[in-house]
Amino acid sequence: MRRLAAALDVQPSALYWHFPNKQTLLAELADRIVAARPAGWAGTDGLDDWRDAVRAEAAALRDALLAYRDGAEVVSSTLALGLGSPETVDRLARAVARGGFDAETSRRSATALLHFVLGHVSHEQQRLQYDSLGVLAGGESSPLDEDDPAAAFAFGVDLLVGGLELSRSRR
Amino acid sequence: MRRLAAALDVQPSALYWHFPNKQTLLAELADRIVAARPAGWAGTDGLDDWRDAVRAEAAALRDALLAYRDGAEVVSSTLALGLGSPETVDRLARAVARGGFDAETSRRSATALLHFVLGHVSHEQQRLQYDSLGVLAGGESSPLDEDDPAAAFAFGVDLLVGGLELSRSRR
DNA sequence: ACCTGAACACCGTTCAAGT
DNA sequence: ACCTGAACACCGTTCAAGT
Repeated sequence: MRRLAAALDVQPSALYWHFPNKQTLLAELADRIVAARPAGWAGTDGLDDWRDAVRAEAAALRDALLAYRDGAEVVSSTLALGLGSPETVDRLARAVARGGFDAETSRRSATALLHFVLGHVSHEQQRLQYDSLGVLAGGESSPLDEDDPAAAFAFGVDLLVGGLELSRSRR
Repeated sequence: MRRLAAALDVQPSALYWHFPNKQTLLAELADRIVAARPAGWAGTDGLDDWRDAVRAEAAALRDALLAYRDGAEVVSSTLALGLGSPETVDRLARAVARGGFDAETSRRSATALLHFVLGHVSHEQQRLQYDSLGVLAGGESSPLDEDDPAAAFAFGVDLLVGGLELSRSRR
């Protein structure tokens, strides 16, 4: 809040006329972060395979989160507080629903997908911030690190999509 | 740090003789949190089905994280910093490997599982803390909320396990 | 070897007062 | 309507000095 105020050339207390507190301000940010999906947006509606639609939605969400420092943390704390719009989970659920799954299954799958996405990108961004701060001096690497984060992300999404596929073939 | 020091009846600065900083102290905590798996420990080795082994490992990890306030956040920040032991991801990978998957697939799957677990439990615990603080006064609920968190967790794990199963049947 | 005391450089938030 | 000034109640961390 103090740094934002300085950037706006006002006193920190000025912010509290516009927002009741920091979390409410962050919720506004979170909505804009997820609303600005950089790629795959227009293409998503044209995909005839529901699996590709889910993959595209997940990838676009990752890109949107990565575009802002601490994007994943801001979005996930906002989600946890019940602030922010339900659009993110709704869009994922709609992509899943194209596979012919019922509303409940779609919503649960979207939730699982979102938890994976937020967990994955959170980790990615924490690492980015830590070594930009030079905290990881010893060159120590997390057991969760991948040389190709995008591929590791896609692997996880594919696993979840595969699970849905299997559950469908069993009906 | 200040509250911990007070609980130990020492000055905050005394802690810095024992630990270089807060994160190192939290890393020690994180190792103990995941080392203390409450249930399913002994039983895990006796399970002949790799899918049950993975499910049991994931459930035990969730229980361990839930047993401490902010457990998921402490563990995930420690993992991101490359501190703490790689035991958590190793044990998940070993459970997956019982399905006959190669080492690389097992490790990647374990990573995806762990990201899901941390994402899910993080959300659970943030909610717990928020409404114990009375922040969620309006009764607002997150679009990620489930009436049965354990079932939602199991659903996500099953999706990931199912994805692995499908990839195996395709070989 | 282990801890205290005092300080440094921060936080988010409140609230009377200004314009 | 919008902002300042000053304060409150916090943080993690450092470091000389004590025992």
